[in-house]
Amino acid sequence: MLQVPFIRENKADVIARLAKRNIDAATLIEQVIALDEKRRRVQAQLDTVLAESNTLSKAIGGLFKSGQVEEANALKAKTTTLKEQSKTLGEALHEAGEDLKDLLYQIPNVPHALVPNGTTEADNEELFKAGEIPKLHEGALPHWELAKKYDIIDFELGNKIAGAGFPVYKGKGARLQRALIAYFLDTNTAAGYTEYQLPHLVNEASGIGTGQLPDKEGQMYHVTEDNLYLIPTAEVPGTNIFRDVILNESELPVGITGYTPCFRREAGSYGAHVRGLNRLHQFDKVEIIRVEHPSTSYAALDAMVNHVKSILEALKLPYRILRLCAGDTSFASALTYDFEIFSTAQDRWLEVSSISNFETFQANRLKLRFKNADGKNELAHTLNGSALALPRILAGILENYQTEDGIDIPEVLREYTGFNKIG
RNA sequence: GGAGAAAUGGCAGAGUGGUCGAAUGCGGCAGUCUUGAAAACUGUUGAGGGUCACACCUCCGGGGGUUCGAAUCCCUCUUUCUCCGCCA
Repeated sequence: MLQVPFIRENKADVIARLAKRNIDAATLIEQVIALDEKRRRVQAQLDTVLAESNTLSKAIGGLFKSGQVEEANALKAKTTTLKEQSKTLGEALHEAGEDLKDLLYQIPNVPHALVPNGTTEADNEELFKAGEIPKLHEGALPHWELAKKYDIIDFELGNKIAGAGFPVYKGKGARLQRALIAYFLDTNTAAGYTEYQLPHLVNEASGIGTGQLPDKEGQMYHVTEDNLYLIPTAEVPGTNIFRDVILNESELPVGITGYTPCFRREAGSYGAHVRGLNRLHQFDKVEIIRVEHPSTSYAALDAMVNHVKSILEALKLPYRILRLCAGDTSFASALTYDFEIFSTAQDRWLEVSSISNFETFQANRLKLRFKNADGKNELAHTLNGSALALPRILAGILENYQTEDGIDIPEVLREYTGFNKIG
């Protein structure tokens, strides 16, 4: 959520930057400013009435104490009007505040200057590419065929138990999953992130805090009976650790990592690009989250990118880094880098990580602040990224590491899997 | 699931209708003292709105009510604790 004073002071700039996202926010921004003015006006009126009412109450108290009952009752009569006024004004203030919040919830974050123009993923900017694209043998298979051939992932069984998009990993497939999770967590903690185990369901306030609610609840599974949501990413419980928190400046930066399953309700389309592990309702992911001083958040973003780079290099998967265009950058993000690995057997790039700086957008909703050098409370910056999402990494390993007689396990994972080959 | 108790500032903990944004202690910060530190002493120390700055207003778990006036009384929701039951 953008800050109202920021909108007020940078109106033209905000509109121009939001235009990059292909939205015409002019009306919305004007409404915000008008509503905020109204809110402050009503607040001032209410304050005056309340001040008067407070004064009278004190006077009445004094009169009763000194036994001047008649005078006290005379003053009491005066408070009736004030009470009515304060009630009306109070309601108006509440309403203006709610309306303002509704508007603010509709406005996405303003993109950073580096964000390229564009509307779809085709407009994303490729920044970096590394790794060798392996030459596969004749008859190389996509991962869903490999999964069947070596009996390591059972999609049909998942269909039976839960539904489409809930695969069952078995045997060496399950072990490889566990190995990847452990490897990612170890790598992240070695880089200074503190490991957390987080709830997989969150309440409404948490959903609002990180920007999934309101309006985007369709993407989450909702347990209506208890009004809880299954997390779509560890970002939600992880970042909400810091909801309503005021940190000391010396406590920054904060870095945490956590593994969670992720649940996404969004009905994927059908066809080859969502086959197998490409798009799921439940998948595993290891997330990294940072809380930063505003002056260091972009350096932190770069550090996160370099960290993920090093993991993909250790796994020896060919990858590229994209800077997302405005149209593809998520609602709350100011700047996002995506990592994609190349799947040779599918002959396409697969997104495996998305790293974003939200600046103060989430912090403003979360009320996540730190006490700055002047002793003032200031919104912190939040960032997060996948390090890493499992299914497509698994797909990439299966497809790129396949040989005629099995699937080799990347060197760095062998101490975690306990085997060097599947098949 | 049943019965009871409770929710106050960073923490502990007073406050049961009137000058209470809230005693006191601890902690934090600043200063005095000290070569430095500790101890001791002094001062300071919640958040939000509002203002050029004051003033002023709001907040004692959330929401609603009673009253001229609510941290204090009532209703409701949430959470926590104790006991019992069940249970990985």
